[in-house]
Amino acid sequence: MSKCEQCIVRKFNSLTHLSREELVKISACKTSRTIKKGEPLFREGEHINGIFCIKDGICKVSKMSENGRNQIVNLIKKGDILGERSLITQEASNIEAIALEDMEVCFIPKEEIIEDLEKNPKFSMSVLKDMANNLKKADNIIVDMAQKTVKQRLAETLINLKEKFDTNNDGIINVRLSREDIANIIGTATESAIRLLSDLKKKKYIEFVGKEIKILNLPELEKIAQGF
Amino acid sequence: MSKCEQCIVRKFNSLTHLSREELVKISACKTSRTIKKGEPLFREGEHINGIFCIKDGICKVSKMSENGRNQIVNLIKKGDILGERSLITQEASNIEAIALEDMEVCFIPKEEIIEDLEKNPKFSMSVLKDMANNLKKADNIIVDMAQKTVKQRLAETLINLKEKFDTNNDGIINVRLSREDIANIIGTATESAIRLLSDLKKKKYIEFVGKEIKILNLPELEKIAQGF
DNA sequence: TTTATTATATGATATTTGTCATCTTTTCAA
DNA sequence: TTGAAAAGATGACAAATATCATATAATAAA
Repeated sequence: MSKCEQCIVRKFNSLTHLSREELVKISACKTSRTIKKGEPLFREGEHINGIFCIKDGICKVSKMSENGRNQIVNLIKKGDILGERSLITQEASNIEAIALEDMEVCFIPKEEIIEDLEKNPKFSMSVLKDMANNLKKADNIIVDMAQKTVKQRLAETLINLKEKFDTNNDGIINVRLSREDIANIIGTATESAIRLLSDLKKKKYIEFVGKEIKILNLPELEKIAQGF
Repeated sequence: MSKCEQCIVRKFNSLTHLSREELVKISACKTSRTIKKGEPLFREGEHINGIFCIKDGICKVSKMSENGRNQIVNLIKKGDILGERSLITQEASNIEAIALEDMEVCFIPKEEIIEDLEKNPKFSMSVLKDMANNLKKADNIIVDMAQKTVKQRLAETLINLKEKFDTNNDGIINVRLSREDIANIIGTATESAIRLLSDLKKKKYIEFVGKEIKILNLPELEKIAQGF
């Protein structure tokens, strides 16, 4: 079992503010798991009694709407922490997390983290900061969902994916999403997402390379996202 | 100037976890303000170097979309805290807050609160809990915005308003919103909101009493919100 | 490999929602 | 109190989006 105090991944999240002793303690009680593509880290309704530290891979965090459609509310990648909210609320999770590629994750039990939150102000302030940022992002998404057209949201999503997951040497965005996933991010019917992606391809703003997407004309996408 | 340690309003928010000494200190550096209906507590782009504790009144928290339309992302009432996010991020506010009725608010400078956050784990855990709940709510709103129809969102908004602001003796919801405000909550054109409200009135699910709204048939509204 | 299943694609059409125009009602300030 | 301005209401129409049907391509399982 790998040791948290030697793990480079924690450098990318709030755990970096823990002391060596705190990390050693966490190391002793954490568990590691591999999750295959398509499998869940957790499902809606489950009690997640701890947080996941993502060592490798990508997952989608989603929620069923009352209409019976799935909405992706977040994408989580290497270095991210997942499940901070479970630390604080007792309730069952209202979201599910499904691996989009094979993943390696560590699971740290709630009690351990809560103790650190209470004793280490640097750590708790960092978690607060994280949440504040996530709240800000959430507000922006609400505004986009409420006010922008599907076309705008698609363009914006492509730009965001590029920023979040970066591109490989060929300029291809480092994430594989099905058309359905993309539709579930922007909140539209799969057919609509497919149609609009085809339009962007026809206009040569984007290109499909296998399942992946390459942005050919970022300025035009930005214009679309802004409503021109 | 009123004293925080004697103020009943703090009982409703995280400030209730501060010690008597901490409250006395805050009392000494806080400022009180009254804000007239229609006036801003702060505007988009301003640096809010502290938090507002709402002693009385209601305000809307909103954001302009790139399309030039206003989206209300939250309604804040007596007992609520506004601006926690400014504590943690340095950036200018991306939202604005406008009073919907005359307000009385206290403003507590950032430095003071940050000190307490770092020194008082009960307080910081309470703020964390608050933010976690707000994040959960935000996710739910994202899903609703993305997946529900305008009609569903309107019905849900009416139900939420009733729960949040309660009703007076006549069953009238204790908040006065213009049609435009309602449209800006659900994320639609004012005309659409007006039309759908008229429909609900025709069906006798709601009633207008002056500017205020009375829910006559909650079960039917709930059905609509759920997509029936 | 062959077949079954799933994902992608596209047309036709229905529904929802936005926009523009116009009218009425309410509000508020002179 | 009156008149201008804002808010509310409604019709006509346009645009955006969902739904249903069907076809093809890609993928996984037997």
